[in-house]
Amino acid sequence: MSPPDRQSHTCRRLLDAAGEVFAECGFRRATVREICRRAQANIAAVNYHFRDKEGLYAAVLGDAHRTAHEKYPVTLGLGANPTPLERLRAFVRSFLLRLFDPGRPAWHGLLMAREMVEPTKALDALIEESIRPRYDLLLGIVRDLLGPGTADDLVWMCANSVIGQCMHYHHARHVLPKLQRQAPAGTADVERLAEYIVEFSLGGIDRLSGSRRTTG
Amino acid sequence: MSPPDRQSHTCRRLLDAAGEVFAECGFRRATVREICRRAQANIAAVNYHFRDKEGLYAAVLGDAHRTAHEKYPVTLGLGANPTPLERLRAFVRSFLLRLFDPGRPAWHGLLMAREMVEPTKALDALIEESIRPRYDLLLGIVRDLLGPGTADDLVWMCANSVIGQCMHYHHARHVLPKLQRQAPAGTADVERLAEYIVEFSLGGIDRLSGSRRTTG
Amino acid sequence: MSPPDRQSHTCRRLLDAAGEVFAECGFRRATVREICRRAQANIAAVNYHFRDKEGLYAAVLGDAHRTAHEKYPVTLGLGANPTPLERLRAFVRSFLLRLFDPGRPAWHGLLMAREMVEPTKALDALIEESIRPRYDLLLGIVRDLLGPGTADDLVWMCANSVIGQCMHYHHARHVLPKLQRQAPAGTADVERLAEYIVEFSLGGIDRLSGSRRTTG
Amino acid sequence: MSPPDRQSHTCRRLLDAAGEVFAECGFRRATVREICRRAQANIAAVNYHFRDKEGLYAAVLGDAHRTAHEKYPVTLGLGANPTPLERLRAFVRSFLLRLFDPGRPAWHGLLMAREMVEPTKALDALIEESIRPRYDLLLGIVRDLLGPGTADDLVWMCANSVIGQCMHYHHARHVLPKLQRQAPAGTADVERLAEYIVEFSLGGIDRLSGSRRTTG
DNA sequence: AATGAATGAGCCTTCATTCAT
DNA sequence: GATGAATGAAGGCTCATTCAT
Repeated sequence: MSPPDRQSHTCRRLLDAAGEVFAECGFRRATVREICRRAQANIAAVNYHFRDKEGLYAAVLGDAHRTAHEKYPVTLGLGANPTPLERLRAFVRSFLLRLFDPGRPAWHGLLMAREMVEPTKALDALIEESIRPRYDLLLGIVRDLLGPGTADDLVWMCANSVIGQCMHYHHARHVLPKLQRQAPAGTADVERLAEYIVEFSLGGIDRLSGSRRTTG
Repeated sequence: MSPPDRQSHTCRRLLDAAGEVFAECGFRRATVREICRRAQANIAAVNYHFRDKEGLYAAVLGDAHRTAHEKYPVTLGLGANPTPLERLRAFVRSFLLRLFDPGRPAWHGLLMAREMVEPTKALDALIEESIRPRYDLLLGIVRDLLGPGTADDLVWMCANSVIGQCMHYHHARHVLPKLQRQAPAGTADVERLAEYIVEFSLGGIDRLSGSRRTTG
Repeated sequence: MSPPDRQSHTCRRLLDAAGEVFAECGFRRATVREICRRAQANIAAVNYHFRDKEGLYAAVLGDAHRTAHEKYPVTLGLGANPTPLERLRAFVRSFLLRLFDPGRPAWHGLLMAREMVEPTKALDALIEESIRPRYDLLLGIVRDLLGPGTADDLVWMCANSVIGQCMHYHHARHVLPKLQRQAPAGTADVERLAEYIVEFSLGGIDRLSGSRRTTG
Repeated sequence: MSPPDRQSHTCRRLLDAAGEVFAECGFRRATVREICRRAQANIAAVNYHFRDKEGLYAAVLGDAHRTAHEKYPVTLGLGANPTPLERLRAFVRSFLLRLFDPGRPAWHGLLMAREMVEPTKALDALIEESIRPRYDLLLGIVRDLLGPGTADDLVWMCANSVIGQCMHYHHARHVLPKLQRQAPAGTADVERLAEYIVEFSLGGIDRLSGSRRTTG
């Protein structure tokens, strides 16, 4: 009876199942049938609750956005007045955790990654709501690391390098284990991966900036 | 309305058209009908010449591999006894050029990128034939830059960082222009992009290696 | 956005909206959803109040019948002891007015016309309640015009000719404007149309009857 | 083997079955499944041969047009230099025969009638190809009967009256038998119906024209 | 060597209806 | 008296594939 903690309704189960399937298969390959099967819902439930397959997708995106914000806030364990280095470390850690979280409602990172590679109609909204804020946050961090007066282009490219390193471990997740027969390091130990990417990036940023401020 | 080169064998036209379509849409979204339409071939031609859609895809991959080797040899314009730095620069340049080559039969880079993100049954063969050699090449370069005795894990991670930076400009190609309203830098000026990624990577490698040999 | 007359009973709003939609689209093409949308009623309201779509349709037909009788009584403005000619004129006028009345609850003519072309289960009831009385009325008029002792067949056929002429302007309403590029006469000026059909019919009846009574 | 008299191909059977179903149910209510069932064809055959349900409908319309022209030429049994009266008689006869022909490929009349009442996207093409020529033919006949110098409006309305009388026996085909319990005349005896409609129309035209030329 | 015809599985969507509240 | 949620049947369409020539 109570609205907040109601037992799982079809609408909710649909959202969860759809997130799972969309993250696995992408928008096109995902089928409404499979989503409804997993949600134990009727085939017409999608149409009733979300009008469309597209409508369901948009709803999943929005829901995942909210969930991700609760679970991985932008200030991930940062104290007051954090240094740029601390902020970079927090950014990379939360970025990777979002991508490799094996927990149930963690589609957001996966969906965003898919949307970047193969956009749908929902991309524009997703950019403004989720992607741009994160990007702007990173741009600020990088700018602080590079020092005042750095050209926008350079800031931009350094941010891309940070993001690119992180996403590579996601995009190439199927290939890396096959290339690297010895030890499946990387995707397993996210914390170690984060530390390494931060170090590599600091080196890159350091070299591209005029001074050596970030080294210490 | 007259066929462009109808006299060339159907098999050849099919290969070209398929490469185009597969690179544009990926394996799943690409349709046999569209490929045959562009190749001005019969709808059954694919099954006749290549058994099925998968067979055509494998053939395209092999064909693209050979073409790419002719167009972008591993020793991309390097003289004798090139330094590790020169080899890194050559690697990054050729990697980016392969991804952004607007020329006609330049599917190879695009197909490899797609295969990494969304593998098909052809992945294993592609890895052994095309991906691993390139990766090993890069691993060698990075190892030389890091210095002798560097742990394999570290070499591996640095290589991933280099690759990840390059691929990001491809994977995020639909998003970057929308995020970066000011100047569409990056994909346009490949040479500048390459130089920058090399510098950033040298900084990262430098910081992660014990010595400072690569700095000078 | 405020409901027009939400306080009026759902049942009543449903009847009005359904008449509108049924007249526009016919029974099959009309959807319960659209009717409920226009009536600002719940999707299940139709089944609740009228058992099913068919029940609603029957109710609309009955309601329209009563409304039509109030608005267009059989003795349409006729004085006492009208001549057959006057009665024919009144019949044709009221028939056309019913078909082309742009007023809100004027579905009756349109619904009858639809039912003639594409009958539903409600046809039999509609015939006995609405159609046959009008037809009998017309048969009586035509019989008086043809003169006593005229064969039933002939009376019957003349009545059909009168009705057919009238309905043609309704049935062909989508085609006539496209055929007749010059002037969209006809549907606009109902009065003129009625006069003309009466004259044409008098000529036809006159020719088929033995005498010339109706000419003067 | 021989192209002209080939045994019934799927394409042909589809056309026949579709004509039957479209004439029975109209475009919307007709289902591709039912058409394919009657044609003993696969459900995808419609898509292959005609692209669309719409494409099939257009093809049926075109096919029916050709068939009707062969079976019921405009000059239906007319000698040289026929009088206007003879031409009117021929027009009405062929019009009714087209509507009531129980033969197999006689959908044309029925489809045109449906299209007039409930148009589809194919209407415009149908008007120019089939409807307008017939209408113009009738206009010419009526003009000759009315005499030179008759106003276009009058000619037009008289033509509508002729057409309307004919079509009424088709449109009201489900109602007439129920209204007229005694004898199901009309649809059965087309020849008698035609004669009667011609007579009635001559009377109407005669009355509306100034002179009495057509009477004799 | 190559083709037009035909197939069947599967997709998304729409619809009238019913159920529990 | 009235509702939101959920249902199952059915519809049109697309796809890779196969068959007979």
